[in-house]
Amino acid sequence: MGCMARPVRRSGTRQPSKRYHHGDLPRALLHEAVHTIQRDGVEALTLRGVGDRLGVSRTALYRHFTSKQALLASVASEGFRMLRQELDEAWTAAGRGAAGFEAMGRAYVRFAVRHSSHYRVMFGGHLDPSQRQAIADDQRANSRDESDAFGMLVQAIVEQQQQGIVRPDDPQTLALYIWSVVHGVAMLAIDRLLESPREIEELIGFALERMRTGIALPKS
Amino acid sequence: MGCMARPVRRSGTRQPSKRYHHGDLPRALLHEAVHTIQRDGVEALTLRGVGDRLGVSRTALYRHFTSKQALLASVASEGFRMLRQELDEAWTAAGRGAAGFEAMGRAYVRFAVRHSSHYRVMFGGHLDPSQRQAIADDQRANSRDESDAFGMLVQAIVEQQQQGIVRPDDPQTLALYIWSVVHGVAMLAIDRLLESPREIEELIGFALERMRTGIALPKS
DNA sequence: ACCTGAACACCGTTCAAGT
DNA sequence: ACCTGAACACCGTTCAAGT
Repeated sequence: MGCMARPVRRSGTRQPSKRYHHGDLPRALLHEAVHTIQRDGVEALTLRGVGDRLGVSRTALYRHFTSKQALLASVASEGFRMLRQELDEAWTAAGRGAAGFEAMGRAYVRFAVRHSSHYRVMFGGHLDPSQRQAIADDQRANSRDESDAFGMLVQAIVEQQQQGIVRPDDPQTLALYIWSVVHGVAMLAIDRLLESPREIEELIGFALERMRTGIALPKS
Repeated sequence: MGCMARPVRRSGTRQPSKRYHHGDLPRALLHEAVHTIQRDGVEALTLRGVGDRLGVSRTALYRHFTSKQALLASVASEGFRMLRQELDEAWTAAGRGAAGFEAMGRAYVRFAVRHSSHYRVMFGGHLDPSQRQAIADDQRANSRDESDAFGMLVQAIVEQQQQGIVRPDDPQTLALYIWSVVHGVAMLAIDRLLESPREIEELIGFALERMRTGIALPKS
């Protein structure tokens, strides 16, 4: 363990350190938790385990998280933030509209598959209602236009209604329906009911096509 | 504890007893497990707890189930059996066809809401793959036409394709899509993201309508 | 055949104590 | 300010022993 030159810190710019032992333990704990869940499942996550693997006492975690639940809530919160960002990027990169909407759908399922540990914690019912509410509030407060991932979906629908390519039903209800479809596909995918990536891509493609037909403005 | 007249048992007709202590402990354990999950969630299920509540030692369970996992697998298995039966009844009672299909969709979500503890165990990722496979095999073996709930759905689709009211896509893929929709709605409903029963009924109604439009045979 | 009680190796969490 | 070690009240599971 040689001693390394430490970068000067200006007040308030607290940059992340790569070393956890004396560095950014909260971030390291979060990363290790995600890694463990990804490898062995949520049930296998153990505070003693993450402590050991980080070379730290099994109670060190309590300096940064109030409980195991709080650690899981942080995983979920990080997941929602990443999901929103990836949906946003997909929507914008595809030039919004119908193409952007399809890109969002694909991005959603891809996120669930690639970050299945985050996704499981986000929607697996491991969080109690109060924590879930806290995360949702936090999410809206920290996004520039005060909307979370679901809010983004609603906005995308409204925009397409104005373009005359989506039927003029209640946007909230439409959003719930669409979320049901992609969430269902995502669950099928990450539960390994679907084997290959190709199989998943095929189903999401099919689902988005049928979904689009179902919500399209009927030709007058 | 007075002594009660016990009904005579003919061989092979082993009828369920209301008393667990000397009666049908496996069934009592299963019932108590479901009840506990329904009230406090899967994480709160504890072998010691069910033992206590049944007035039985905490290791008595091991005479009838190999492990806690096996107990959960039994809950799931019972759930799949009930689901298949309720879908079957809905489909038949509504006279099959398009009406029967809609009835199946509603029955599916209603099952998830009413038996949310079963549903959570069935699809919450609490079972490991080997047990899940065993349940699926058992399910097909014990149904008269060798099809589980998913198989029923496929059959219903094929029948509607023959009637010319559903587009001639691959029935398996169509079934996966439809399952995604109802599963997504069910998850939204039981996670209390939807408050009132009316709200749930409205969403499932809307979802089935949009889904039907999406999979209908296009007018030539 | 069915159930018990003690024992074992694990948990999350608290708290006084160390630096 | 941050971390540790012992302690506490819980787990699932095993196994010899009871009836």
